[in-house]
Amino acid sequence: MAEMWNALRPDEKRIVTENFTIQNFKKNQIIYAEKETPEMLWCLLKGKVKMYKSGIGDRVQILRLYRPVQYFGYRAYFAQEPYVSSAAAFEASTLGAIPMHIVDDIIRKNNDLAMFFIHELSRNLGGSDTKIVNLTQKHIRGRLADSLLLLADNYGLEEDGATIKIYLSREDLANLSNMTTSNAIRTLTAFVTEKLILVDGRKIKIINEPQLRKISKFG
Amino acid sequence: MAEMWNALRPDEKRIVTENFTIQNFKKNQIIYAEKETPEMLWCLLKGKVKMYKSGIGDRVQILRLYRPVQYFGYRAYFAQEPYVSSAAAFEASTLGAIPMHIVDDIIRKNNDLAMFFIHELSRNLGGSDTKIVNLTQKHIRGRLADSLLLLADNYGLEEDGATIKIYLSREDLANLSNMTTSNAIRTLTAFVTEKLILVDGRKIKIINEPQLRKISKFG
DNA sequence: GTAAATTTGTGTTAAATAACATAAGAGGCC
DNA sequence: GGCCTCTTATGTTATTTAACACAAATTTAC
Repeated sequence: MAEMWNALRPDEKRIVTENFTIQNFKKNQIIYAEKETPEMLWCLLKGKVKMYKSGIGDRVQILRLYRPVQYFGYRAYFAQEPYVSSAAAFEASTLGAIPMHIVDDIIRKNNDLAMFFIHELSRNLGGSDTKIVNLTQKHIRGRLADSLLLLADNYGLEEDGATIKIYLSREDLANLSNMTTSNAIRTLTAFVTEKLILVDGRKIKIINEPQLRKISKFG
Repeated sequence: MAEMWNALRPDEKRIVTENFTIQNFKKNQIIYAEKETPEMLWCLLKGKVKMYKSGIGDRVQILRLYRPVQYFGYRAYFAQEPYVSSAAAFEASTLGAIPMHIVDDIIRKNNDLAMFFIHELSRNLGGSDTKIVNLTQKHIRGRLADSLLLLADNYGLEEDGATIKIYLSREDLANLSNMTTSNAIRTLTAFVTEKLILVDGRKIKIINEPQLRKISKFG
């Protein structure tokens, strides 16, 4: 993702630096919300961020996870439509913001930057299409296994090489996996009983990854 | 979508024309398949095309629909990965194909073309994110109503201003709506009983669109 | 044009998941 | 430190949807 910065020419780097503002967000603070007009390109410098969408009733689906240094918030601007999802900090986070019109100006003159966004959008779209099938066709166990592996992939593991480096409520885990909180809790307990994971409060340790992958794969 | 052609300069139009090949596809013929390497930009000139993904067991999810003149098949190339979905003709169709490396060459010199793809990808990604929530959170009736409205939107209506301009099997309708064929048939029957639609074989006539929208909206 | 194959339609049963209820535990706040 | 709120845990029931079975209708292939 730092490829974005590398795509810039010296004068463009100057413009970006001059228009870059840093903002701190508290745990659970909203960065932007559905239906708002997209104006900023956000750059996560420190912390963890979720992009999510509210659906029917009080249900929420977490769509994407961000870690430092990743960029987000640009899709709706490019689509010329209001945000269809919201973004919030999982934990206390530091973000940089650049006005999208500045980014737009640079893109129109710098093809490497355009290619950067084409590449990012293409990868995200492939991921979103795959997510559709995973969330609609897999059973609860498969979906939860998916989420645990995704979290490990995205945020990495502690020094023990097993504990997932994120502190997540059961509700967030449920919203990531398209299930109720009760079912996330129950299924997590089942995984503990089957010795696939160890749970200590919100800390989750993967102790049988191959089996977790098998559950993820076959539903 | 013709904006793509308009984004090209005269010399680029010549290059595209010289590298453009026309191909005919029969009903249900596969244009490209999951896991293949993306090499062509496809342009649907005549007919109807579905993009779909195979999931668990024999289940299939239709992800996007194409009509003339729309372009597809480029996402995986830009993401530098094999196709994660397949494309096939709903009915006898005519397509144009341009090697992606030609498109790539032009993009790197023509920012308007780059912006065209950024815009298309951004719109598709927003649609895909919305689809995730619709398919996972709505009930069967809401999902089927969604699909009927989507089909009408995408392919238009016959001269009567009500009959959807596509001839689709119940199985395709089910695969679009994330449900079994039995449930698509049953729910369609329910909609007929409720006088929301009229069905004559594979022809579907929408006779109470407001109510269909209401069902789509609330689940 | 006709037989075979596929699709449609419907009933019945089984499985998966949500909804609800409630208690225990943990964490934040003054 | 203790009270209050939110989160976690677990049991029970209700709802939704899939799975299966089979007959009738339609389409396809030769």
